[in-house]
Amino acid sequence: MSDDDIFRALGDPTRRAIFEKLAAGALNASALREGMAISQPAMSQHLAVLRNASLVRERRQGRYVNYEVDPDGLARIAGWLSRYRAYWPARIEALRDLLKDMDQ
Amino acid sequence: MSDDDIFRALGDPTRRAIFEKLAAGALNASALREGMAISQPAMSQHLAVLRNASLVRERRQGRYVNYEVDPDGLARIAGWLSRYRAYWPARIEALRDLLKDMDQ
DNA sequence: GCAATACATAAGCGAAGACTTATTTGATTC
DNA sequence: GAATCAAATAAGTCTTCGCTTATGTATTGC
Repeated sequence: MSDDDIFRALGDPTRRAIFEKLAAGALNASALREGMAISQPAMSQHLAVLRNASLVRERRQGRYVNYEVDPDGLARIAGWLSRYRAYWPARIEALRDLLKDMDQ
Repeated sequence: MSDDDIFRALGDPTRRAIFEKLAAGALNASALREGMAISQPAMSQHLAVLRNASLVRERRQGRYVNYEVDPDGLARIAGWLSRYRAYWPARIEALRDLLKDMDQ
């Protein structure tokens, strides 16, 4: 797990889509594939990359492997982003709107 | 400019290094290269990718081109991250405090 | 134990991407 | 306007990466 792993993992649009799907709720690898024109090995490989970046973690349940968002990876992105907060005031309105959205 | 452009741009460690250097203060392309074992065209290409992702913007000054962090890209990352607020409540509080500070 | 199911790993292929050298464009100075 | 310097673009090479097919490893149920 490193910034490198994280950003490289998110650099692929398919992996971001997988992550976003997981963010809506934990799923096993097969369920994740539904509606996602992607082969079983490809999904497995993507999950391995996300796992290695601490963006996702697995919990084996019987013969299924349940995947869920790992907050560690997200926290790390937040940490990276916070280093540039000096530039946020320039976009304060956008941030304010963002927070408003989050409130409801 | 899209999430795709942004994450793809940050997916490369050299580009992140360039961005981080710029975050410490605006620099022209030549100055950026200092201490960075990277050719002039390579730097130019990296800057083009970062620019296209709205992570960086240029301002031509004479025959130099000054580069600086573009808050738009950062705001967009913040936006992406905010969609997963459910997984990092503590960080949201920090952001809220930050905005409160900035208000006065 | 054996068949079936869920997932992971191996090996190889093709496309994308990060570099290189060479050249071009734009701006300054004499 | 010729020489010089900063940066961008072009074209080609080599590496990385995301995919494929094939096979291996767990786990379940008969």
